[in-house]
Amino acid sequence: MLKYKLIADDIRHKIQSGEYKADNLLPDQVTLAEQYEVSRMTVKKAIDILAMEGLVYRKRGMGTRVLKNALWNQNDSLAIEYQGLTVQMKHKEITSKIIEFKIEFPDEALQQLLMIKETDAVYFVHRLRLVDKKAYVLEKTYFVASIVEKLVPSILEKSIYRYIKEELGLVIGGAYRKIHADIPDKYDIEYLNCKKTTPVLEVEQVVYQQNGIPFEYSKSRNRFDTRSYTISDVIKDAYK
Amino acid sequence: MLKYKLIADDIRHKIQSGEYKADNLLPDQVTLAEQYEVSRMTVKKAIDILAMEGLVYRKRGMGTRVLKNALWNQNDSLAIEYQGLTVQMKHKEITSKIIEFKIEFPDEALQQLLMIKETDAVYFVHRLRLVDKKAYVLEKTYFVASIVEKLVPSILEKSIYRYIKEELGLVIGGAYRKIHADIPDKYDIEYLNCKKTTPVLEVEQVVYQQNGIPFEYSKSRNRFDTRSYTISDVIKDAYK
DNA sequence: TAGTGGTCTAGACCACGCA
DNA sequence: GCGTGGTCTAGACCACTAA
Repeated sequence: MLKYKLIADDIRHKIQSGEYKADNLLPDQVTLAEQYEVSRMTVKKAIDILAMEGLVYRKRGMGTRVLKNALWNQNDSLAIEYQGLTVQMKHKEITSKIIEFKIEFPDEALQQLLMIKETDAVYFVHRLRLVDKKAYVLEKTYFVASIVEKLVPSILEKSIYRYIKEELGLVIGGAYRKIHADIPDKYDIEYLNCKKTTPVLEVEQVVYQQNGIPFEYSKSRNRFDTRSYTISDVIKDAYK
Repeated sequence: MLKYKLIADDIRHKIQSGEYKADNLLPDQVTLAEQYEVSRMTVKKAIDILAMEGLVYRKRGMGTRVLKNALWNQNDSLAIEYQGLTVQMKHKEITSKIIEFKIEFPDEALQQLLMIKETDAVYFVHRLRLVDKKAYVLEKTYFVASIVEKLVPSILEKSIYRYIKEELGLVIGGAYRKIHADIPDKYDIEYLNCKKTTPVLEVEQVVYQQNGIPFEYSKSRNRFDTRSYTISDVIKDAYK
């Protein structure tokens, strides 16, 4: 394992366990370097990670201070979004009803979003996801067929993301998302128990791999009272 | 100026101008180090920045490649949210109508969100923001009075964020946001021209300083058809 | 002035992908 | 085996803060 990660993990642990208390100073970098028997650069790299996570705050001449809000910044809400419902809703029973599943060729808008040609086929999946047997979200997803190979209905009923990561070995690099409110369409009314006046929250996203190539475009729709979208972002002063 | 930032800026320029083309390799780190007459560590730090911005993708043994989507990742949508409407809507005329402005003591929920005591006063501001004289967003904002000092109505009519950053010298560290859809309330109907059935997009946020201390809690409400919220996030493989 | 974190160096070794 | 990027070192100098 990498030294700077081990050190970051160790310090993070000590913050969470209260050994380094909120609003107090961490030992200085020279001391930490001696403690862990590494060079000061390595200690700094470890503390860089903690700063990017929003756990500590540094200032020249002042030392490194544990932030008061170190605790409510731990949620990792950014990362969790990629793991799909199955992981987000641990300990709940997730099931899926497939409304439509087909292979087709992308229209112009989709070609742009997924950076593909009109001859590159895509899978289209329209699913209703249920949490503990109650309707939760409607998902329309387009996968690039040449990347997400051999998608079959039995996978769709379970966790697509588990398949993508574990079977296909795709590494996710990031996503671009757009969130808006909308008025319900006929599917929302039929499957999500919306009335004609019930607002809907829609999350639209393009997910791409670590090498920058997109593989998914999707739209997820929830009734307004069943979901919020949360974001915790830290401006990385060190890197801008 | 810092060397690694200058180098990052220079390479970013060359990507944007097309000197380093999408999907092509950058020169290797040793060569770049010679070109810029710095050590390899410094070059690597510059490339780290570009990788975090989603412009390039690196792999051991393979080199550093300019990403295809280098262009649509430039929007900086994360950062722009802190600058307030006045900066987001450049070249448009932003005005504000103050609906309510008072000083009060926080209830329990607000005390938790802003990490203050019940005896710490807060400013409450309820504004309608207009873009080119058309109603755009309703903002309810609570500022911690001990941090955002001397807030007076003449400031509220213009740009609060300009005041906070330039006059008070506050440095923003990050924000925690929650986005949801909602049904309109009486203010939405009165000021945003909503009907009783028009969905509303609400962005709720706590903004904190670089030292981790929050200074603002706010709720912004838009009619569903006037605003989307966009996010571009990159999983920073180097740092997790 | 002493002590802190930030930057930078010159060089070493390692892990990985490819021929 | 060669060339790539990733990690790590030991030490230097600088910028900032507080006493």
